[in-house]
Amino acid sequence: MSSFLGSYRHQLDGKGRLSLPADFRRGSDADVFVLVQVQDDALTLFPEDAWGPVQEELRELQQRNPEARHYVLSITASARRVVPDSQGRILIPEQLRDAAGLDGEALVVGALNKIEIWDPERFQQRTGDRGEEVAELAQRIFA
Amino acid sequence: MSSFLGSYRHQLDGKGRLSLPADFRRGSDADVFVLVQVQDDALTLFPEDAWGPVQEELRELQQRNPEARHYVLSITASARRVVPDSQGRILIPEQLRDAAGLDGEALVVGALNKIEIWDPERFQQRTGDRGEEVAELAQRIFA
DNA sequence: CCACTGTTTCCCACATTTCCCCACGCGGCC
DNA sequence: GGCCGCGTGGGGAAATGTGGGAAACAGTGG
Repeated sequence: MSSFLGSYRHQLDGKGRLSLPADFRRGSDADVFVLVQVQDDALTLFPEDAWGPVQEELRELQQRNPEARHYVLSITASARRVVPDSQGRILIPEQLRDAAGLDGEALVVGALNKIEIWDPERFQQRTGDRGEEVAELAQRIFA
Repeated sequence: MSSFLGSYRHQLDGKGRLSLPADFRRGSDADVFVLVQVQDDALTLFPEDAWGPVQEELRELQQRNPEARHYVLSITASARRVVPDSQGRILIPEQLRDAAGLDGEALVVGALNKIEIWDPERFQQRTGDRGEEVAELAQRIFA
């Protein structure tokens, strides 16, 4: 299984391309990713092998709970299959760029089995205020 | 198996033709689709291989539950086998165009094993209000 | 049975976008 | 110091979405 760690501040060039860190490129077996917006404050990038199970769960959710149809649609509508070019860059569609508030620079963050793409300033804000109970709970993991 | 992702805003020209995104054209092995209205707010486009199982289930439903006969009939009546032209466009019959409230523009949305065709504004409305329980359920998928 | 009309299908054409490839500069490592 | 890897930039070629014209077709009415 792939494990992505670290954060990298990369440029988002005029054409909307973003270089993936070389580490992340090597970290995934295949060269195919799925870029999708599952949170409203950042984009998420799944390597293909991690996306497969997610897709299956989406389908099950949809079958079990018809209410979920529109929700699943909103996810798949935002999703995009992306393949890095020979320089290891992916193209981020304008639609997603706007949705995540990206312009000029982006923070590429390793998140274990997936990668998150943030606007650097927004990342600062959102990770600044940790809920206290959560922090306490989390501390036990490292004990 | 084919997996359709992404949303594309395409023109619906004077003749009622709609270009399928090139990604979707490649995504399906065969060049044959079934266009049908199974939801009241959008049209659905199945690649031929995904339609097969659906057809079987319709038959079973009909056998088990005679009440369903009229329902199944209304589905098959609206359905249409379509083959994209050499430019990758399909013709959407007027009847279906009206039923889905399409005029001028259409949003072609990937929905995993099938494709949905929406009026852009309607899509905005319907996907905007996520049920809270559903959203919560769904968030676990991405953890 | 034939002529007519409206619809569908095939083909050609164009503008824009996207993709692919080459090139540069910086930095670390041998 | 030279080499290699990496992030960044850009130019040219191919692909894509869109429009329209003419041929083929089907259905209708005379």
